[in-house]
Amino acid sequence: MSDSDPRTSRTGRPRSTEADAAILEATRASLVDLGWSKLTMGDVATRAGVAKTTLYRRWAGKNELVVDAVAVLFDELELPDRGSLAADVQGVVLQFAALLERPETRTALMAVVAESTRDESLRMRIRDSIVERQKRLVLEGRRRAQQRGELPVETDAAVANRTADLIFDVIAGAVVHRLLVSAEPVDTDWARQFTLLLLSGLGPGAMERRPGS
Amino acid sequence: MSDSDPRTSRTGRPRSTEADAAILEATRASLVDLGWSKLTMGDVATRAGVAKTTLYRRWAGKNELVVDAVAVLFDELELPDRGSLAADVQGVVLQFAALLERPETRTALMAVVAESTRDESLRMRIRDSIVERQKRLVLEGRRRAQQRGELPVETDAAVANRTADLIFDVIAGAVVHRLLVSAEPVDTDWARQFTLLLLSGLGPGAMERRPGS
Amino acid sequence: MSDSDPRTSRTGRPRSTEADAAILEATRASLVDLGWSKLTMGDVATRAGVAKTTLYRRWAGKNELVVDAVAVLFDELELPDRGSLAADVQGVVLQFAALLERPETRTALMAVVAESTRDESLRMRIRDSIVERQKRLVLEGRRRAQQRGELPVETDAAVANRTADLIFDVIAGAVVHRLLVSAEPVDTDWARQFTLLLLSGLGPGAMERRPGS
Amino acid sequence: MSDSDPRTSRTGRPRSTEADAAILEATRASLVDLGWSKLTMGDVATRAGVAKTTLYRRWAGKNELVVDAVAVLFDELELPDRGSLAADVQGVVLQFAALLERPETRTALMAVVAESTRDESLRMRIRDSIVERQKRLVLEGRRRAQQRGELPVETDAAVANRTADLIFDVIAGAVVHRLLVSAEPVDTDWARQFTLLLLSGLGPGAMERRPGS
DNA sequence: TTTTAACCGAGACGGTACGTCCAGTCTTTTT
DNA sequence: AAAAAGACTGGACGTACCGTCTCGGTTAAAA
Repeated sequence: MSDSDPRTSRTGRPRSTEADAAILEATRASLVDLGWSKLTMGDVATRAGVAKTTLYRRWAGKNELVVDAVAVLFDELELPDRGSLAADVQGVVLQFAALLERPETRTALMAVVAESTRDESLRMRIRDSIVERQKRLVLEGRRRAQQRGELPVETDAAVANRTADLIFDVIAGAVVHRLLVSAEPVDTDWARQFTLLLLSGLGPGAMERRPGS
Repeated sequence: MSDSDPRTSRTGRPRSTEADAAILEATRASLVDLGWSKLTMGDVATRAGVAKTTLYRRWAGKNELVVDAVAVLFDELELPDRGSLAADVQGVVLQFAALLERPETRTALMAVVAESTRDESLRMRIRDSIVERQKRLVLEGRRRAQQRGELPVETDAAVANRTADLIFDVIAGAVVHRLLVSAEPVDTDWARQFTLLLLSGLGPGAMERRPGS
Repeated sequence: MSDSDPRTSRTGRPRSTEADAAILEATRASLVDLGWSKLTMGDVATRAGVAKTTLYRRWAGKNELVVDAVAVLFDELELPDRGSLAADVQGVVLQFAALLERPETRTALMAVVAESTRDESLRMRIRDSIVERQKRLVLEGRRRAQQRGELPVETDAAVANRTADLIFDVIAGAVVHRLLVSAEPVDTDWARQFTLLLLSGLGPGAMERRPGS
Repeated sequence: MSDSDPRTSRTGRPRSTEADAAILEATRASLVDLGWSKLTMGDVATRAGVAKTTLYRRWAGKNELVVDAVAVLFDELELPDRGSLAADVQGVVLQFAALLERPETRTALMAVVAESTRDESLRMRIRDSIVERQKRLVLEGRRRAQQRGELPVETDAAVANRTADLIFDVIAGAVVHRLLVSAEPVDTDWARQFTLLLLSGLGPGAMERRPGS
């Protein structure tokens, strides 16, 4: 995760391996206490028991540090097999919502996204560290649904990828928008309703075609 | 829009009405040039030909100012009648995407949303000034679809409202996530594919059931 | 005292005569509470129950206002006849010291003097309002001493004036310096010692020539 | 001179020793150009080629900074041996007057004295940095006069000290008052007249007893 | 009695400086 | 060579007053 690698350096004091973990942990703690805009590099350094210099030696700035600190949290997301596509979708929606309600992700995700609109490398870092990594959930869900016969097997890989991206944006986007922009809760009811919409669509009779889980 | 209302105060020099407009315009210009994080109150004041004090007399801070400056841009969104629900959805998606690609909204929206996670009053301001105001698009689209017979008339107002909120979160969320988080373009193809998903759902055979517009 | 005279203006609402007194009183009160550097025009206006505009209509600024507010206090100084030149000097020294220990004069006098070093008109105002007015004490004291035969009658008016100025500077300067610069108290002992020095001088045997009061 | 002492701190970047000198020099320059009341910390910082933060790290504020900047100028005062007590006194009076006519001392001294009336620590700083340091002139002058036999040797140290303080207040006070309060020049004539008064006193026949130097 | 003109309060205005905070860098000593 | 400590430049922050400028309204002499 850290930027520069202590690659071939053979001499000198080696980098503290504990420091990295302590810094990321301190960053998350600071996010919880202060939120993105009040978080400072100095505060993180103090919490981590580390000099500010050490932070800058490993991360280019606040944005990069926070992305790394938060990215790992998204790896907690899992997709336990609940037996049907609808149940799986509903489950991941609620999991994702729970993650976004934690204070460290709540404020951090939108903030770094905002910064990334003016910083290409940050945008790539977010894409690599967070977005792409979590597409696994969509792929896994589809694989299971296909095994169950709930979805047809897509043969064209390009189409399959495009569809996976679309579904990811729809699910993640809806949850993020509901929680952070509309500022309304994502509860079981909403998750069920959303799942129904996602699977059956809005079209005529669609909502009735597949009676709620 | 401005914060404190000199409403009943009858005495004293009245606030300059021109200043408000000049400040909001300057804020948008500064957003274009500098982006959210580099925008400063001093710069806005200078651009508006106004003292910094005047800004703080009317807005509590950067966040509130930017929400007001940006909110008006969302009112530009329209829903021209394109003859079918699918065409209307696709049209509004592209319009919304175009709005979010303007530099002043691109960076500002996510940033104030990030700040709002720690500021209840800011969250309300965003909801009132932006979110609620644009739900009109969903309501209008549904009304037309019902007139056309594309959608059944929902008799239960509560259900109807809940569904409208859901659809708004799905549409807006998907576009925002695609553009700002995934950092991929929203072009006609994507809009068509998304509309298809929204109307027909993901279920078995759904994507084939209603061949793309 | 006020700056601009409503000179030949015959019509229009006349200036409130009560306001002047209220403002000067408020100025002294503010000096006591806040001291020179913390005193603000706004605070004085509020205390006086008057608009800031009214202050600026009558005085050019803080300096002029404070000089006028403080000058009147110096008029309280008197020279009761104590029977001898030494007693008279000692009396006026103690009186002057008491005046300079009042918080409103303590801070104000030095401050306006400091400002006057860069402001010719202020310097004149101080000289007219304070310095020249109090020379009466020296003149009166000398007149009495001459009547008592303690001092010879000076026939040359120019020399007499020059000497009076000198004595005034020495007495006032010593008290001011002792109190405000050296920051030591002016008590009866010091006054007696100073009087002895002033009357007998430092020269050989001088201090013994006129044994203490 | 600087406020906080990084005394025992052994680690970290040490304070720039050049900065101190540059700041004090810049302070004097700013005093000359702008005077006390127009002098700003920002301007001093700019002139010194230093960040404002650095000023505040070393001095508590404008007052403390100016006292330190001006104090060193008083060390320039000397007491060349002119052969007699009267000549020595007259010499030091003229030297002191010349110092007080320099623009940087003229405005600064009175201003900090004014501020010191509300600030105990500033009062101490002035006393230590300026007043006590210059009493050396009185002590040296008396020593010489005693060697010459112009003054008796005082055996009681307490009395000697008290007298020295008195003389210092009288000389410094008279010059300050003449120059800054009365706003009259201190020229050779005035100095001679003052010296005569100081040495011979005001008493009957005193002024004639010791005809002017 | 009606002008009429200067007054009054309130408070917004463009400015300037404040003293603080943080970003990111640099310079020491210590490990 | 990396680490901890902490001073450094630079710049924005939000506040406080400055002195000025509208306002709506009042007050007394002049017409």
